[in-house]
Amino acid sequence: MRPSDLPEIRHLPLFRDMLQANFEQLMQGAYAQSFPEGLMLIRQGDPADFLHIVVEGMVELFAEWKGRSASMTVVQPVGTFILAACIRDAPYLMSARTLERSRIIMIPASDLRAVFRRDVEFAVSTINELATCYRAVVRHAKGLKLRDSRERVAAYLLKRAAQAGQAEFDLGIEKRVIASMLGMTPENLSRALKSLAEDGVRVQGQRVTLWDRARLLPVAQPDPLLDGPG
Amino acid sequence: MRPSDLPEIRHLPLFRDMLQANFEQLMQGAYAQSFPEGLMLIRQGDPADFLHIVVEGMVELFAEWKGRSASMTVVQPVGTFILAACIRDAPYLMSARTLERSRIIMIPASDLRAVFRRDVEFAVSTINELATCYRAVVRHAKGLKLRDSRERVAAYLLKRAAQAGQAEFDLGIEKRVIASMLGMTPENLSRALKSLAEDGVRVQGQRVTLWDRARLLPVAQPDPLLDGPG
DNA sequence: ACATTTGATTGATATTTATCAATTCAAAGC
DNA sequence: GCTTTGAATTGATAAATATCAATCAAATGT
Repeated sequence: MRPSDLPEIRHLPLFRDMLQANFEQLMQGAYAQSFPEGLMLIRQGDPADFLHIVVEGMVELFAEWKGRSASMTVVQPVGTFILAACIRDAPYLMSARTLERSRIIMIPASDLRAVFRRDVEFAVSTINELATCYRAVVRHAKGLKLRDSRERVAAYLLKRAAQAGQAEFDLGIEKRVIASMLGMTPENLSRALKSLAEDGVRVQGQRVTLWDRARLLPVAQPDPLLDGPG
Repeated sequence: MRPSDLPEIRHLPLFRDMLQANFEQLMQGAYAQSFPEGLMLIRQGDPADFLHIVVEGMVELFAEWKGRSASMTVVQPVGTFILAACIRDAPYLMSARTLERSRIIMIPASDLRAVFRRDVEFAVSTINELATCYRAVVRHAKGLKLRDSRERVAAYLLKRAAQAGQAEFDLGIEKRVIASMLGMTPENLSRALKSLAEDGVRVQGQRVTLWDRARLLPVAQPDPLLDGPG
């Protein structure tokens, strides 16, 4: 593991408040590895042995059933994934693969479980992290049930623009992955984006410009209870 | 609060392992109340002040947006709801209403947050509870994305039969609520049930009989990663 | 027991979304 | 620079799902 990784990880909400000694112990048992693009990190159904942290690159979490596949989310640096499975000592519910060359830190699940029994602050951080993740999935499920695909696309674009802090931004993710995350086919996303042209959306390849936010807002009707805070 | 409530609550995974003194303190600050059918207990967006426990009756959690409404889940005795919002001290993501006359215990969120800082066992239980809830929603979202409505209905029926321990059981919930939970219209559910007749499903009002499980299985292809353990 | 209300079902239709096939486009490798 | 590959788009069609309206059934209250 690189020395520069430690402060970044330490700065995460999950590890921010724990005792230094315990943090060091967790990091002692952890190891880092680089993976090429398109590599399967985790296969759903496998036993959850490690908490994963993306320090570089990008990881797609997706689910499979009966030959079908659906993206659930994309994890970007610096972010953790599959905490819940580690805690429950249960099989992973989602598979994970790198979307680009990525560096991943892996912390043995048993270490985690041991440490939050000793360190209240870490326990509280874990509670907060899980509650946050839970709420994120609930919002996602709400979006799937309450909005149609065009509305989901509009909301997604507004969210990304807000994150970028600009009306113009790069998607940074393949459209077919975005489509799957939003619960639709690539063809449907393509058409949805085209039809949103009349609502102030301009798309050229990966580049998106929301040149008339006022027009797009009523389509998406963004709501913190669906799209998250901020 | 009735004296008979305490042992039931104490027996929940969330409260099972904590110190007796802390449990008593939580219960001291809690209060119980009975509500008639159809009453709004919680409105989404309101600040989360209380963890709710259903000791009698049935509560529907649902979400609203732009005049549309979608059921997320139904909570039955003895079960808790909206733990995550309490922990995050954030607005409720879901509304809640009674489906029948219900007795609810309410524990101030601030008490919860205070206690798990003092009681490691309660902290660990909270972590486990949240991880379990998180995984349940992930499975739900997976079902919405990977299965079509007919498959979701089939899987739901098989799950209910497994819970009942019998091939014949009562739904116990209005079909329109079930439909909304499964992400479909009542009409669509009605037709799906009808079409499942040829796959070993017999429905008469609230009564369901799966008289040919072997025929239904390939439709639903139940999977613990989608339908939960057990 | 009857009337009233509400939910469930059914049929007809519209809309949304997926699928399949063909083409265009863009990036990566040689 | 050219070729190759995979992604994105587009068009045509099919399938799934929603909507609307009418009827039927069941539960509730009087």
